[in-house]
Amino acid sequence: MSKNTSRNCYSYKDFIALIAEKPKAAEKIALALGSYGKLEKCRYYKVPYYVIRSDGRTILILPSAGHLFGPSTTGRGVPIVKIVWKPLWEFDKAAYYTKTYYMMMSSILPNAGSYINACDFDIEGSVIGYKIIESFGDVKKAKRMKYSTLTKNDIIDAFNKLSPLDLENVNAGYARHELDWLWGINVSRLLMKSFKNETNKSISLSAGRVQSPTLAEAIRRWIEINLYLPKPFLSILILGEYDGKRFLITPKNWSPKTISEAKEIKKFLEKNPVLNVDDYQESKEKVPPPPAFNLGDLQKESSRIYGFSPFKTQSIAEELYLETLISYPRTNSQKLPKTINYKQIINDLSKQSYKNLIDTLLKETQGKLNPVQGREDDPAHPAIYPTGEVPKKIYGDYLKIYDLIVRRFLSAFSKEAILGKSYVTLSDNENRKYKAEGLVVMEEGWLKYYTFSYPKINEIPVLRKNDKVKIIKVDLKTIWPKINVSLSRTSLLRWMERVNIGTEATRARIIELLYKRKYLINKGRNTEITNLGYAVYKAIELVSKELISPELTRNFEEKLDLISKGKYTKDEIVNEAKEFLTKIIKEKLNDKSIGKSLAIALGIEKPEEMCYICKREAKHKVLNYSLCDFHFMALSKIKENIADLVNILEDNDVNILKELSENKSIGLWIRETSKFLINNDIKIQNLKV
DNA sequence: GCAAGGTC
Ligand SMILES: [Zn+2]
Repeated sequence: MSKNTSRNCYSYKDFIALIAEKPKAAEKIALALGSYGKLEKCRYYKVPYYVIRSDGRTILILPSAGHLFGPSTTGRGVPIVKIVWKPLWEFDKAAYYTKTYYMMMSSILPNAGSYINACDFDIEGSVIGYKIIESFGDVKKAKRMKYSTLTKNDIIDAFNKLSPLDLENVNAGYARHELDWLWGINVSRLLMKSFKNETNKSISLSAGRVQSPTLAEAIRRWIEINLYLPKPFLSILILGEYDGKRFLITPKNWSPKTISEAKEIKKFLEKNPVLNVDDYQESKEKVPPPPAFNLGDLQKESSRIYGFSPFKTQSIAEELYLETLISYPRTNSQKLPKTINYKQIINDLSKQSYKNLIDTLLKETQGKLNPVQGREDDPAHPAIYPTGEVPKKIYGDYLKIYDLIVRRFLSAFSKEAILGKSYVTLSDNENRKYKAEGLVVMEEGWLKYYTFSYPKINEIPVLRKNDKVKIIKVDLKTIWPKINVSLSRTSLLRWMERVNIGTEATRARIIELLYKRKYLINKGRNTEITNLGYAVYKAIELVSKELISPELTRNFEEKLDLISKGKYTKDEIVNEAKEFLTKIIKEKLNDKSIGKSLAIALGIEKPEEMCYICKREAKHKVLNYSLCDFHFMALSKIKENIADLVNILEDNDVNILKELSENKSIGLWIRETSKFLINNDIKIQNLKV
């Protein structure tokens, strides 16, 4: 293949124009179909395209760069229902780079004799290719090419089995764009307009099918975390010794009911400092290698191991992909199909710093390379894997992500790890039961390659029934169980994946958007909801409960499915949304409370009553104090639980409130409310809440 | 100015 633009690049007629979704795909398709004739690489300015000539025909393979067209606005009012599809570069600054692709299509396509939409086989790919052919070619002379992987065989098969253009998918794709646009633009504008009417000020506010449910989930988590009030339990920590080895022993499935009971047991154990072994068991646990990464797994692991945000990880992975160091990263697949040349890749990787690891892997597998396959799949791409190409220079965070991907890939070919577990049951002289657990790695298996999942080792001695374990030391501890809910970019990403909203390409981006809009904010290592975020959520809830729930996505999916099956037209579905939104937006424009609560949230207006504790808008009165929803809920929760706490900790109310106000395992609003009760000398039993 | 979805 010639690298330079030759005369041939300008002399073709009556050719087949094949549209690919992106430059990388165009290149792969060109290389696969190149066997049909003479292949030449040409350029339209910077954009590469490919020409294949054989006796009878000429094929041009032309890359798009994702969507070149999208719905755009025509006016500034709300409600707005007129949708005009326009080239993205004309109205979206960030998409200006698509102009070259657009110009290439507009200059080459009109001369083609026929067209093939060879974009990814999903509704977005159907729209991408269709809009291009419709704008610059002739959809009546167009066919659809369907391939499941970009490998030579699949591509050649697909090329020889072209289908008619998939108009149903195109219509479903149009509907997806237009529905998202209608809901997003209209509700966003309603929020901004309500705010403007109230304050005469302008700010950027937004709502959407994916961002708004994610904001709602963040708020649910934030409330749960800040109202967290666990039941404490008492534990006895025993340092045991056997055969010179010391290890930790704790009560087995029980705990002292009260502090005084715990103290008595401690005294008893110190007088009778020996435990009898009732039972000792060893077992092996086989842990298979984790599958190769999809984007979500990579984002979670790089957050766990390096503390990178999902967006940062994705940006780095996308650059590594453009440098051809890794395969396509925006994939949900955890599978490594056989069509990937594992052997070649592993061989190439051994030219990098992975040589020793790979020698070990080849020895261990005796050259039989069968990677573990994960459950998750993707319609268009395999899991993320290294290409084997040697990085020119790679360091810092780029190297960290690359290294994660290589090691995860290698470990997929390795053997299961074998963990040795031991469990001992012991009893004291009054027949109370205790336990200790041990964990060791017996065979490393895949952990040799993907070292980031090494378990925490805890060795205990090998014991037999009726062995005597000496008690060295006894400690009492009040344990306040830690909350198991988290609010962070990664936990929101996990949630979006679980409820299946957004896509690989958009989830991290949309999470960042919530911070950019100042709905969410970083406080140290934690994420918090701002007053604005909460007010926007409440306002959207007033407009549509569906829009703050993943149910809207399910609803869209059902409708798109009906369109692609030909049961409804795109216009029927879109018009229905237009009518509904017009009605609800007009109605809510009259609701002054939306603008008012946004103005209060931003401190532009003062609420009628302010929370004594946090100065938020207060809707509750306790004695003479005004409280917001959050601190009022905290107060009820403290009141509900205080009797139990008095019982377990055997202390008075004030001391317990003091503990609650200082203990960092307890939710912020519970701590603040406890402090409020102490400082104002309020007797909680007498309160009506 | 607003969405979500492609991709440089
Ligand atoms: Zn408050």
